[in-house]
Amino acid sequence: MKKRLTLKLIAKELDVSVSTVSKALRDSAEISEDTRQKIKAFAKLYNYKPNIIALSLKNRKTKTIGVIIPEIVHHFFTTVISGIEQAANEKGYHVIICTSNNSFDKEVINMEILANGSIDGFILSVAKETQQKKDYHHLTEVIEQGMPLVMFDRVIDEINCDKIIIDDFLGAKKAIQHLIDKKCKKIGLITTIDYVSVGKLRTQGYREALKENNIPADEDLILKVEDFDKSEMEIQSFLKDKKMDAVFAVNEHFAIYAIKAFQEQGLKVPDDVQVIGFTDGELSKRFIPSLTTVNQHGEEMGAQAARLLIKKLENEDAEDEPFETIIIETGLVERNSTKR
Amino acid sequence: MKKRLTLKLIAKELDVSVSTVSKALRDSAEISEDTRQKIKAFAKLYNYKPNIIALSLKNRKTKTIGVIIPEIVHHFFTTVISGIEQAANEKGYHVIICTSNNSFDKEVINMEILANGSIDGFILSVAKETQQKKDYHHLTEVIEQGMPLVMFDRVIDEINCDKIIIDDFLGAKKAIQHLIDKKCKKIGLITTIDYVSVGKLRTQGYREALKENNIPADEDLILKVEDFDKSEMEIQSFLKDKKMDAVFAVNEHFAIYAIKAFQEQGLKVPDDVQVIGFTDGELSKRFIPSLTTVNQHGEEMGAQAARLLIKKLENEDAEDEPFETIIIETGLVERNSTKR
DNA sequence: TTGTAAGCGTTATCAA
DNA sequence: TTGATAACGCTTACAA
Repeated sequence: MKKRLTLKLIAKELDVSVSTVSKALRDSAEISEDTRQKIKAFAKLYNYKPNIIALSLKNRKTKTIGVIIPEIVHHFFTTVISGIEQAANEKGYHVIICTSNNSFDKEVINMEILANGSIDGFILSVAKETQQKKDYHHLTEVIEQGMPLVMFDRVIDEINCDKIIIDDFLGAKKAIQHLIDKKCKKIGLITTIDYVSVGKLRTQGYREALKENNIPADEDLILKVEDFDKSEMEIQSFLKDKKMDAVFAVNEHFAIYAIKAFQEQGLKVPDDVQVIGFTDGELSKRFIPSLTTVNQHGEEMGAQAARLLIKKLENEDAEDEPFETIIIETGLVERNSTKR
Repeated sequence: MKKRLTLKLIAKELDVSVSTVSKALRDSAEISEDTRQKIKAFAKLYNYKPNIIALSLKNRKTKTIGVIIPEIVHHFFTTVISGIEQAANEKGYHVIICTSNNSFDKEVINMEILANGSIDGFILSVAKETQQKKDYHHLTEVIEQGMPLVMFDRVIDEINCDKIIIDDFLGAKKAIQHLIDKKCKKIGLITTIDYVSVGKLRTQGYREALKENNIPADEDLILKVEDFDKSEMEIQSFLKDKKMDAVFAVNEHFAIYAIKAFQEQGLKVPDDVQVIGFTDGELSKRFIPSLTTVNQHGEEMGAQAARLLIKKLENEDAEDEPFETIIIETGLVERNSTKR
């Protein structure tokens, strides 16, 4: 194994001092044109690249961002990462990604390790377990240490930091309004139990839209799925004999189970019933009929998170600036599960 | 911003030398029980954590693995990463993920940056553009530098390094055999043009299976999709009036377009035509009918890649050990697009 | 114009 | 049992 070229090696080879080499390579005016050229030529020839670790140690900054997400095998998070990466790379930052697998312990450990010098700041979406446990000591610790933290999507209200969220409430409202505009009168809702914050907000949006249109909310038309694994059955029996003309589901999967159930009942989507989902994934695009959904703009979310973090990182006075909460607007993507 | 606790700070606080602190914390026998306790208690109280960057510089190893993939918004790669992460974490390694976005330039740049000290070794699946360009200087450079490299899935035959591939040939063969076992006689193939190595191998598997069963290959039943964006149209017109009883598609999307086209012709899947795809993604699972596919075992692939890399990293004599190529076996996942 | 030395946070070696 | 020192690779104030 050839060992990597260092300033020291170059210095020895060219019989000058290390600092001369360093300065020459950084185009310092202190160094004579002559030696500068000589050194640069040599460095180029042997393909010298400064050691990033040494620079990090020296500068006390790593120019890398740590991202912790609940799971990577998930289209939405994956788009967020993609956005983070792009925005970060533009500013010369790198990205380290760790997954918590929705485990509190793994989240804590990952944060601790990354916080020990590997990164300059965090972008984080908390694990389900953390939400349930309500133990946030690892988050406060990192913040107290002075390391900037941006939370996205699954954020914790009690934690004081920058946040990027999507407008679940408005997104749901838009979806319902869309159905109402298409003359739907009996609109069902398939949502999650309330402790999942996004489910809750989307349910509120549903109610609000009905209210604004003077349609009384019918509790019989609302299903709160208890168990994700049994959701297909729950949805199937829920949709029996309800005679709805539309359904809004808070995620892709529920929406697809709904369509399936309708089809089994001999109903046609969108002719007999219209369906809207939430989260615009591969599934929504390719399913037949393709799904009209509320798009969460994951990439933009990621890009905004990265930009916000980098702003804090590079702005010395950022310390006392107040924390921001950026709300990403959702958009309705019309496809074939609703009428044109 | 509170500054992080360092050995130096502890030393000053406790009025001992830095080296004493270092040794005490690492339970060196050199240090008296007394001071050791005192120092450890203090460190614990103030939550001392060694700076990883300093350790990396000192040890000349970072305990982190760099992963470069063509795209992250892609279910298969995402499962591979998941596998890499798990296996790496088990051995105390971290993972940095960069995407090349299928761009040659970005691949080169990412590799250069990571190679400058941030990581101990690479796990890589090359960008499409790199495959086309056949410019591999960045790969050979890294290898010459003595940095271990493991390629997976999209590998380059000409590069001498460890490789993890899936058995595309055998996977395709299995799929076709499965169809033949179900009494299919006219089996179509929807594949890519030949320069995509996996498409080529899967096509070969198709031919081989037919041959072994003494079924002559009919070139009219083979479609090589030229343009991914227009694949839906191409597939639709290809499937007109061919009277096949089965189709094997080299990816999920082609398979779904095929089903769609059949349905539009009034044919039922799987009753009239059976369909098998490749790559087991979300889409295959949820589509109606759910897709029978060849599973690529992405997680296992990732885990094997990580383990192989770490083996090289930790084994001093690994230098002269020959490079390995590990072949991950595919498995057929039976669902509703083929008959039971 | 060039070089020396200190420092970033550690650990290992050797001396006290 | 403890501490001083050098080293990892780099930058920079200061000295020559």
